[in-house]
Amino acid sequence: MANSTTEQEAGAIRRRNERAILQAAEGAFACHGYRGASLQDIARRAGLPKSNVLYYMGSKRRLYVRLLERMMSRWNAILDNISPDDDPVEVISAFIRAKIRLSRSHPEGSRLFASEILGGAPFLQEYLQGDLRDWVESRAVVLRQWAERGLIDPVNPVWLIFLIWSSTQHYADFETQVLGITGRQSLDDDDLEDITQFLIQVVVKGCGIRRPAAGATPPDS
Amino acid sequence: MANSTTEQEAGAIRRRNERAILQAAEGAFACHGYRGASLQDIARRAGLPKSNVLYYMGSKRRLYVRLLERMMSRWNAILDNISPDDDPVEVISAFIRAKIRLSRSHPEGSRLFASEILGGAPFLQEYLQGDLRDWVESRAVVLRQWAERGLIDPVNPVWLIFLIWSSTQHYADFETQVLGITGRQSLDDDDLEDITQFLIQVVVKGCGIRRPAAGATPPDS
DNA sequence: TTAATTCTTGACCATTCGGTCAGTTTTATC
DNA sequence: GATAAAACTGACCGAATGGTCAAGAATTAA
Repeated sequence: MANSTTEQEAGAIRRRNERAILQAAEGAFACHGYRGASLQDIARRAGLPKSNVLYYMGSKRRLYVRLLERMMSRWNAILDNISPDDDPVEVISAFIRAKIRLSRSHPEGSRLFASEILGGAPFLQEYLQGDLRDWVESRAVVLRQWAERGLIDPVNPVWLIFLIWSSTQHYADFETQVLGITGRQSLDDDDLEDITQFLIQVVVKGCGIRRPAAGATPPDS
Repeated sequence: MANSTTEQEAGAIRRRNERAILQAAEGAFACHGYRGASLQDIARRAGLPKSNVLYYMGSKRRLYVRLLERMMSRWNAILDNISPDDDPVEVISAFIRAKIRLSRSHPEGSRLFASEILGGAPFLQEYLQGDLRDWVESRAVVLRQWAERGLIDPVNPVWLIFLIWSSTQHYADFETQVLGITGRQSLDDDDLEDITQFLIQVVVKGCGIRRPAAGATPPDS
C-alpha cells in the first residue's frame, strides 16, 4: 500500500489503523448490536481485510469491550463532582448541557451503550451495579440536602437523574425517529441549543430548583 | 405430541404455536436485534424445532415485520385524539400514564421498537415519516393553540412530545440499567405509580400547563 | 372408512460467521 | 545493505446462519 509520508514516529500505522477500526466497529455495533455486527462488515467499513482487524483487535469480544470502555470513560468524564454548596440551577443546567453535548459528539458510542443495555448489559452489569450506582447514590444525597434547604422540590433524586439521562440520550439513540418526524436531514447547533434550553427550563421549573439566597452559602465562583 | 383436549375449534393449534413463536421472537429480537437474533434461538425459546417456526412464519423477515406491526398497533392505540378544548393537564397526564403503562405491559415490544430505531429504522422509515409524523404535527397544532390561550408556556411542542416519549420509554428500554442502579430485582406497581406522578408533575409544572378557566370553554365531560 | 388438509421435523443446502495460521511485504534499527 | 520487528493477508477451518424439501404423523371433513 502506497504510503506518502515515509518519515513518521513509531506506532503511527498502528494508531491510524486502530482508529479506523474502532470508528468502523462503533458504527457497526451501534447499528446491529454485538451479535448482529460482523467482522466482515467492520473490516469493509474500515477499508481493511478482515484478518487485519483481528490482527489489531485480537477478537470480536475484545474489540467490543474496548469500545464500551472507551464510551464509559467519556461518560465518566462528565460525571463530575458536585457539592451541596453549589448552585443547584447551575449544576443541573451544566449536567443537562454536558449530556446533550455527549449525545451530539458521540452519537454512535451513545447508541452502542444503548444497545448494550437493551441486550441486558451482559458486559456492563458490574459497572452499573458498582461505579455508576455509587455515583447516582452520591448525587442523590446532595439532591436530598438541597430539598431540605428548600432549593428543590422533594422529588425522588433517582427519578430525576433518569429523567435527565433519558431525555438527553434520546437525541442520540432515537436520532432516526427525531429526523423522520421533524422531516430534517440533521439537527444543527441551533436546534440542539434550543432543545438544551427547553430541557433545562422544564427540569428546573418542574422540580422547583432555585438558586441559593445570595450571600448565604456562596457557590465559590 | 400428547394433546389432552382433542375437541377444540379449528385453528387452535396454529393460534397456540403462533403465540409461542411471537413471544419467543419478541424477546430474542428485543435482546439481540434483527440480525443478532437467530431462528434457532427463537425456536428453542418457543420449544419448537426451527423448521416449525419457518412453517408458521415463512421467513425471519416476515416474523420480524409482523412483530413490528403488532407493536405499532399497540402504540397507535394510545395515540388518541385530542381537541383544543380538552383540559391540557388531563391530556398530558393521561398521555404520560398511557405511555408508562405501555412500557410496563410490553417491555420487550418496546425494546424491539427501540432496537429497530437504533439500527436506523430500516423497516419503519415509512411509518416514522408518514403516520407518526402526521400524528405529532396534529398534536403540535393543538399545543400551540393552548399556548396562545395561555394554557401552556410557549414551548416547542415537538420537543415536549419527545421528552414524554423518551422519559417514559426509558423504563422499558433501560430497565436493566434502572434495576442495576436501584439495586432492585424489579419495579413494582408502586414504583411505577411514583414515577408516573413524578413525570406528570415535572412536565405539567415545568411547562406551566394550566387547567382552563372554569366555564370558559367546557372540556365536554 | 376414506380422503384431504394441516402439522411436524430431520436431513440437507449455500452462505456467512469468528478465528487461525503460514507466508509475504513493509518498516524501523544499526 | 543487513537484520529484526511490525504489518499484512489469502487460504482455510469448524460452527452456525436462514432457508428448502420431502416424507411422515396427526387432525379434520366427507
